[in-house]
Amino acid sequence: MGDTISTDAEIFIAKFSSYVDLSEAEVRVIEGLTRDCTTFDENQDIIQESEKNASAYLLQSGWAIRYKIVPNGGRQIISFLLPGDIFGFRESLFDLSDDSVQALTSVRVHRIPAEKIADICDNSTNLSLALTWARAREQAILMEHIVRLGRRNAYERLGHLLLELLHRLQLVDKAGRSDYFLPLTQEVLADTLGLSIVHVNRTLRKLRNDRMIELDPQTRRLKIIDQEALSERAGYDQTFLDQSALTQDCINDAVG
Amino acid sequence: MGDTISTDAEIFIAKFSSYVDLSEAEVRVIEGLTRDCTTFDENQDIIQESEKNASAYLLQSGWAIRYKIVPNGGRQIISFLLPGDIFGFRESLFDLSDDSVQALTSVRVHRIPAEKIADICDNSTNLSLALTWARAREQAILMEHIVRLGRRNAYERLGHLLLELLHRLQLVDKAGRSDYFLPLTQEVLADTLGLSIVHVNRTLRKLRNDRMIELDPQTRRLKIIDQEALSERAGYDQTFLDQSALTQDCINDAVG
DNA sequence: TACTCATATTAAACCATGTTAATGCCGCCA
DNA sequence: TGGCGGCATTAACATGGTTTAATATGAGTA
Repeated sequence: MGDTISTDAEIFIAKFSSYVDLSEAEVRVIEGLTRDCTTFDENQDIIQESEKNASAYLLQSGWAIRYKIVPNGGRQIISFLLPGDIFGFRESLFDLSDDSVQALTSVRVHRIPAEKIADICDNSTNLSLALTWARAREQAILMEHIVRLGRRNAYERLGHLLLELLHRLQLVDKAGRSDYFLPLTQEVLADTLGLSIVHVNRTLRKLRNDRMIELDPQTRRLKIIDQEALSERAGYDQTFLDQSALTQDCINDAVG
Repeated sequence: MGDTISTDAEIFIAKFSSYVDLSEAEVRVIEGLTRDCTTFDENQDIIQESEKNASAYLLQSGWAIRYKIVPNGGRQIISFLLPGDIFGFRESLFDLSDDSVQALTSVRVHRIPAEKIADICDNSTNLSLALTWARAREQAILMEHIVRLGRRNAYERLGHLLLELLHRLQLVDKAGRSDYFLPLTQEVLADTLGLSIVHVNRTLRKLRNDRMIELDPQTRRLKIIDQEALSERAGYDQTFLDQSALTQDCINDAVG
C-alpha cells in the first residue's frame, strides 16, 4: 500500500487513462487488482471450452488466443489477446461456451473474481465505463476480423492482420515505430486467417519480395517496411481501433 | 398506463424472462420503452457509418443487417438483426465506427436515448443484466460467424447460417418447427458468407438436390427438411445460442 | 401491351487457394 | 555424436470458388 504505482498496474492505468480521467482512488483499485498474478506456460489452456468460470482476467504480459475447434478437426483462431487486454467476462455468463483461451507464449494474468468486478463497477463510474469500453472495442475487432475473412484475399488478410497487431501493440508500448516481436508460427497465422499453412508461407514470401515486410522466422522479429503502402494494398483503416474518439457526451451517456 | 401488456412489449418481456425473473416494475419499464415506435423502409439506413448516435434500438419487427464496405467496393455483412434484438449501443461509445445498420425489410424499432439506458440500468439489476447478457450473446454469434467464414466451405456455410437463423427466429416465435420466411436475396447471402452470387446459387441448388432444404425464391419461404442431417453435414452446434444456460450463480456474480 | 429493373439460373474459362509430398533447418536430448 | 520432432520452404497437382456472360423470370410501370 505504498504510494508508488506498482509496475504491473501501469499498463492498465495508461490504457484506461487514454479515454477516462482516473481518480486517485481508482488508480488504487487497479493497483489492488494487479497485486497478485498467475503464470501460464506456452500452450497451456487458460479458459477451457465449457468451463464454468465466473471470473475475468487482466492480461499482463505474453500473447494468448481465443479459438474454436470445428467437427472435422480444424481450428479457427477467433482473436488474439495482447498485454493490456481484458477477457473471460463473457464466458462467465454462459454455462457453456464452446470457445477456449490458450497461452501462445508464457503469459502472466491477474485473475479477478466476478463478485469483485460487480463491486468495482458499482463503486466507480469510470471503471465501469472502462469495462464497457473494453468490450465495445473487442467487438469492433471481431467485426473487422469478419470483414477480413469474408472479403479479402490472402495477401490482404495477412497485411491487414500484421498492421492491426502493430497498432494494438503500439497502444500498449510493446512495439517500435514499425517493428515488433511476432510469436506466431505459420500454422497459427493460417488458423487465424482461414488459409492453409502452405499458402500462408507463399503469401509471406510475396510480402517479403514486395519489400512490404521483413520477417526472420528465427528471431520472430517483424518489421513493416512501408506502412502506408501496405495499408493501401491491404485496405487497412485504423479507425476501428481508435480510442481517442470517446467524447465527453458519450461518457456521460453511456454509463449503464 | 393500463394494466394489460402492450403487444409490442411482449417479445422483449418473453425474451428477457427466459433467463431472468422480471418484477412487475421491470415489466412496466419495458412497456414504457416500447410505447413509441419508428418505421424504416426496406433498404433505408438506420445507423449510418460514422454517425454519432448516442442511443440504442429495440428491434420490434423486420430484418436488418450490420455491414461494412471495403475499399474495392465489396460489402461484408457482419450480422443479421432480428425481432427482439438490441443494437446501437456500442456505436454510441465511439465517435467513429465504420459499420452501418440497414433495414432489409420494412422495420419497426423503439429508440432508446443513452441517458435512459443508463438510468434504467442504475435502477434495475435485472435489466442491467439483460443488457449485459444481450451483448454477450451478440458476441457469441459474431464468433461463430468468424468460424463459419474461416473454416467451412460454401455448403457448410450456407447450411450453418440457415440453421442459425431458424433457431434464432424460433426463440422469438417467428419460425415454425422447421420453416421460416427468409427475406434474403442471393446477393445478401453471398455478402454474408464471403462467396460470390453465382456460387451461392450453385450451392443452394445442391442443398435442394440433396433434399436438405426447400426454398421458393418467389414466396421466400424456406423449409429445412432434415435438421439433423443438415446439422451433421454443416457442423452445426446450437450451443452458442443457448440462453437457458444462465445459472443463478452467474446472475449474482455477473451484474456489473 | 411493352419496357425496364432486379433477381435467379446456368455454362464455361480461369485462377486463388488447398493438398500432398519431399527437403531442409534448427534445437533438443539420449 | 546421432536421431528425432517441430517448423519452414518449395514444387506439382487438384479443386473449390470467381468471373464473365448469356438467358430467364417476374414485378412494376408507362
